[in-house]
Amino acid sequence: MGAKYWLVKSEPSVYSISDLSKEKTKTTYWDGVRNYQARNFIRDDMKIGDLVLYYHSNDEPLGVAGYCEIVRESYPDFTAQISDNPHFDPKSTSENPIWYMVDIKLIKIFKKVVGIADMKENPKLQAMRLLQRGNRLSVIPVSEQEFHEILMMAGE
DNA sequence: GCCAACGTTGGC
DNA sequence: GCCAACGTTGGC
Repeated sequence: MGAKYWLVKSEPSVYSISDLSKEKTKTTYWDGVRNYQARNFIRDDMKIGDLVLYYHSNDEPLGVAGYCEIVRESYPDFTAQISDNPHFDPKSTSENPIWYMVDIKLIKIFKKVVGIADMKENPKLQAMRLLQRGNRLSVIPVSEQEFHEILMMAGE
């Protein structure tokens, strides 16, 4: 059985949760993942209805800004085959696309971002992979308890 | 801006 | 198959 809860990272300067909220259907394709471990989660384990924490990295305030739902399961990330796309990968072909994406739909923007410093101080979140030293994965499985704890911290 | 951690690449 | 060099991530 795969995970049902996830966390994805995005740099707000590239694509923020408020950008997502401005989409007509509040839905976007989650493109640009170019790491095999993260790709495997996307391709093999993310299922429709799974819930996804939306984490803002590399910009203040650092933390979980809201959450989404997976509304389409994995399909080839076509941006890998567009030569002037920042995520272009010449090894990706129609026959062997290598990289995959899912569609996510915004459910909720938190009134206040759940900050990484507060998360680190929460004993219930000590095992979160996001908080481990050297962590760089942009797609991370989250336990049900961790997911609900973060919603609590957000006042949801 | 700094730098530690990590993944990937490429020479051998 | 090893490993040094390099590029990227991302918190501080």
